[in-house]
Amino acid sequence: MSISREPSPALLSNELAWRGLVYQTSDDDVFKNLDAGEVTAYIGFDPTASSLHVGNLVQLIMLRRLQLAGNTPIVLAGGATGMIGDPSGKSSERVLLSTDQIRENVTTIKGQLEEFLDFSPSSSRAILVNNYDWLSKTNILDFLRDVGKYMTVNQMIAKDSVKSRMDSRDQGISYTEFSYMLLQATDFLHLSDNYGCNMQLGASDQWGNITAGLELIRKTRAREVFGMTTPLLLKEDGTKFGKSEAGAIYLDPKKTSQYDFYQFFYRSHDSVVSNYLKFFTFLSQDEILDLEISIRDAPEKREAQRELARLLTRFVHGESGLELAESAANALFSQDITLTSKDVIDVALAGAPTHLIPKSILVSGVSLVELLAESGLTSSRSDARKLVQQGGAYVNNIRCSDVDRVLTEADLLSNGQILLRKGKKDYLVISIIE
RNA sequence: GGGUCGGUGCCCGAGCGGUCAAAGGGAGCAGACUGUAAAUCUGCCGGUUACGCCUACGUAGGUUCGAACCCUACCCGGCCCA
Repeated sequence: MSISREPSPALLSNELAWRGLVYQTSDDDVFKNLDAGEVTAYIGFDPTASSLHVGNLVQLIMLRRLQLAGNTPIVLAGGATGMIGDPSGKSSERVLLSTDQIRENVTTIKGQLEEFLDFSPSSSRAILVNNYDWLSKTNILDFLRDVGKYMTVNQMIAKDSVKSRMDSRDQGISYTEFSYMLLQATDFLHLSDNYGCNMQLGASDQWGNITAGLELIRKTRAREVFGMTTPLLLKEDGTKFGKSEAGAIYLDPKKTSQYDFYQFFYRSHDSVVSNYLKFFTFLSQDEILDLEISIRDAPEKREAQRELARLLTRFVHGESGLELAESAANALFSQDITLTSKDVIDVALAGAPTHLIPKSILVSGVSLVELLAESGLTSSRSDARKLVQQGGAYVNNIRCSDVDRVLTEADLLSNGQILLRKGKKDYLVISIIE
């Protein structure tokens, strides 16, 4: 995976600093080791969904940064920890995923993890592991003697993840989730023993779990290891990053189309774009500075947002994915689609969200309300009806506020599709199948 | 196991026999403004064959002309006790 530009040879520690990627570290030696390329760092990803999402991207790219500076990255798929549930950052107990589900998720997630790091032979070749491989073999008596004995409940309940749940008026925490940090500590120990792993990274909500591992290794091995966290990425409104109104933004194009992925970043608020550029891209400090100036002086051009969306879409979906996303966006947001020639529309809309309907339905005529609801653009007919009444429905970019409007073949664009739109920016292409 | 408090719409949270599809807030959706922004203002915000009907206040029953509100059992959660 090539990313826009390779980083300058400047010190990694400096770079992490100006990007604002360092939230806390266990020791200042962390930086010395990173700069020397002597670190083998790991980050864990639990298979809570069938795809990684943009929130995981910061961490993956973080590992990539370390790797480019000569350090060795380890990505860990949490086949075992995913069965337990990390209470960190969660205000309530979670429903356990089925083991089948987890197994499936691990498979796809492992595939994704492999895409973003360099696994080709070299001194800093990336390593991919699954903690199910060792945690599933640990028996409970050994675990309690070898791990449990070194952790006091006193310090465990002092961790934020546990404390917040104990202080909660109506939420407790199960013993299962309470134990999570011990499993993560065991992972760290295992990786330290078997792969020479000497650092664990994560978002700041992982600090408690990371320090549990540091503690365990310090007590059981005469070895120094480190921990470091990145700031938890927040959205403009202070809520957790990575969820759009519709749900999480996944890396799997089957779950989140290239178009939606691109749009997610393109719509970033002015106040956070700069941070996103620092966190997600490999642009230099100067390049980002230029974009910051652009945001300030010509925000309506959205140059920073465009650059962010382009770089990330290309990073995750490749050049072809970017083309799909961008040509669709250009076509949809540049009016006059009715005048555009057939061939141009065809290409442009290839990456736009699409809904298929049989031709017969159009011959007899479909009510707009019905089509809006069935295509999923609105959640129900009532919703569609309200949308039309409020003037938020558009057919081929022309507002339609007639609740009784019926669509027929006469509404087809020159390329044989119909363009529906909800509000200002929610497009859907209706395609006909014979 | 005992005691106690509680389970309300996407979330928080009022309601405690009729006037409750259920206050208020948040989220969300749409309109105006705009930059595919923010803020602000306005409307909407269970479904539907649409001024009617259906489904909803943990689950199942019961009392009542009538229940989210009363009773019974059960399920789930918090706290305390064992």
